[in-house]
Amino acid sequence: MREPRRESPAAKVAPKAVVGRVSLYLRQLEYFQRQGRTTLSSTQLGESLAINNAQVRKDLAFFGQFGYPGIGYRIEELIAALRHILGIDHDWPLAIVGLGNLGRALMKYRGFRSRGFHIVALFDNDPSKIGQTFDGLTVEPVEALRKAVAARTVRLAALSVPADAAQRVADQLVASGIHGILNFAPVTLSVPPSVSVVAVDLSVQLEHLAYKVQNMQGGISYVG
Amino acid sequence: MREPRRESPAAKVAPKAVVGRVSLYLRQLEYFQRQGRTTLSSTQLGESLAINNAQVRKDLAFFGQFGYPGIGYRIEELIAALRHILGIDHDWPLAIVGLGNLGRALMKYRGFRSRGFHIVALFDNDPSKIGQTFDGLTVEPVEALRKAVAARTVRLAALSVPADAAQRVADQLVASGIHGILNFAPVTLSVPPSVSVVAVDLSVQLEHLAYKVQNMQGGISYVG
DNA sequence: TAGATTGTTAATCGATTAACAATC
DNA sequence: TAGATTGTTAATCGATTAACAATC
Repeated sequence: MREPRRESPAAKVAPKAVVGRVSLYLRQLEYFQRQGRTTLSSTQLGESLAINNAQVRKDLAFFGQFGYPGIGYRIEELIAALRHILGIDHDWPLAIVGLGNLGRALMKYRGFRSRGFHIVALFDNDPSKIGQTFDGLTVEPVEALRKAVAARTVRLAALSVPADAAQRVADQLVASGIHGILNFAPVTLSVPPSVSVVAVDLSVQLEHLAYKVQNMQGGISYVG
Repeated sequence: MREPRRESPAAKVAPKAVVGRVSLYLRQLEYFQRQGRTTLSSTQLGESLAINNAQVRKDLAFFGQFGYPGIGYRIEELIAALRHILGIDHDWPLAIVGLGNLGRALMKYRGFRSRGFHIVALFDNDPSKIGQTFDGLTVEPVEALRKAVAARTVRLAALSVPADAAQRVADQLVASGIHGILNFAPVTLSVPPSVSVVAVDLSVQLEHLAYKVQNMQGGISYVG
C-alpha cells in the first residue's frame, strides 16, 4: 500500500472557497465514518454535498495526494489529514467578547466544543456584566484579554458586541495581541494585516434568503 | 435632473456574490446617511468596504442605472432602490424553528427586526418546549407551521434545531409550504428546488478563522 | 485481468479589474 | 469650462468542469 504524499510545507494558502469546502468534506467524512464506511469516492462525497466530483478531487489535491486510484479515499486517513490541514488536530481556546444574547448562545453552542474550540474566557465592557458568572466562567473587562493572550491561553475571539461598539472593542482586541476575530457585529472591522477576521453577518444572510425567495430561486447556498 | 432607469422587470437573478455585496452597500449607505452625507462615489463606498470601485459600479449596474456622472450616487435614492431590489422594502415575517440557546438568541437579535424581519411564531418538536412562552410568543409544534404558511403569515424560517433532527424538521417545513430556510444546523439539507436555503455554519466559519490564523493570513473575509 | 477511480491537463465559465468615452 | 465620476467594454484573473492516461 502506497503511503500518500502529504501536503508540502511551503504550500500556498488555499483559496477561501476551497477551505470552506474542505470543512464540509471533513464533516461529511465523519458522518460516513459513523455510518461504518471506511472508504469513499470523490463522486460519493460530492453527491452528498451537491459538489462536482472533479471539484472534490481538485480541492483535496491542492493539499496533497490522499486518494487511491480504483478505491477512492480511506476515510480515517483523510479525516486525520484534513484535521491537520485545517489546524483542528489540536484544541483552540476561544474567548467570547460581548455577553449579550448572541454571546451567551455562542457559549453554549455545542458545535464549537465538538470541533476543538472551547471557550476559556469571557469579556465585556459593560460594568453590569463584569463579574457575572456563566457556566463557571466570570466575565472580565476587555482590558484583561491582554493577559490571556500573553499567557498564550487565547488566540481567537468571537466578537458579539453591539455594532456601535464593535470597532472600538476590536481595537482593544488587536492591542491585546489577538490573532483572529470571528466578527458577528454588522460592521466592517478595520484591523492590521496581521490579524485575521472572518465576518458572520446574520442580517446579510437573511437578506440574501429574502432575495432568493422573492426571485423564486430554489436550491441551496453553501455559505459556510 | 435625470430620472435614473430602474432595474428591468425581466432582469436575471444576480450572482450570489453580488447580492451579498449589495447588502453591504446598503448598510454602508445607511451609515453615511446617518453621518449627514447625501451623495457618495463608488470609490468612497468601495474604500469603506475594501471593495474595488469598478466592482461597486458593476454590481450596481447589474440592477440598473443609479449613478450621476460627476456626482456619484444620491444616497437616499440608492438606499430606496437597493431595499427594493433586495426585497426588504416591506416586512418579512419570520418563524424560529428550534428554541435551544441559538434559537432564543435569534429571537432577540436586533439586527433582524431593524431590517424588517420580525419574528411572529415559534416552533419546536420538543414536548417540554411546546407551550412555553418567550417574549409573548408561545412555542407550537412544528406541524402547526402549516397553518401559518397557509394564512400567508410566514414564508421564511430560521432553523436552529440539533444536527440530527435538522433534515427531518426541514422535511416538515417543506411540507408546510415554507419558501425559505435559514439553516443553522451543521448539515446539508436536501430540499426541493422550489425552496431556498441559505446555510449559516458557525463551525465552518470558525474553522476557516483557525486555518487563516494558523497560516498567518491577515486581512478580512466578508463572508456575508 | 477488468472495472473503478484517482490526479491532472485542457477547456470552459464566471468574476474582477483597468481603462476610457460619455456625461454632469 | 474643468474636474469628477459614471456605465461599460476589454483584459485579466481565478474557479469550475470535462476528459483521460495512470494506477490500483
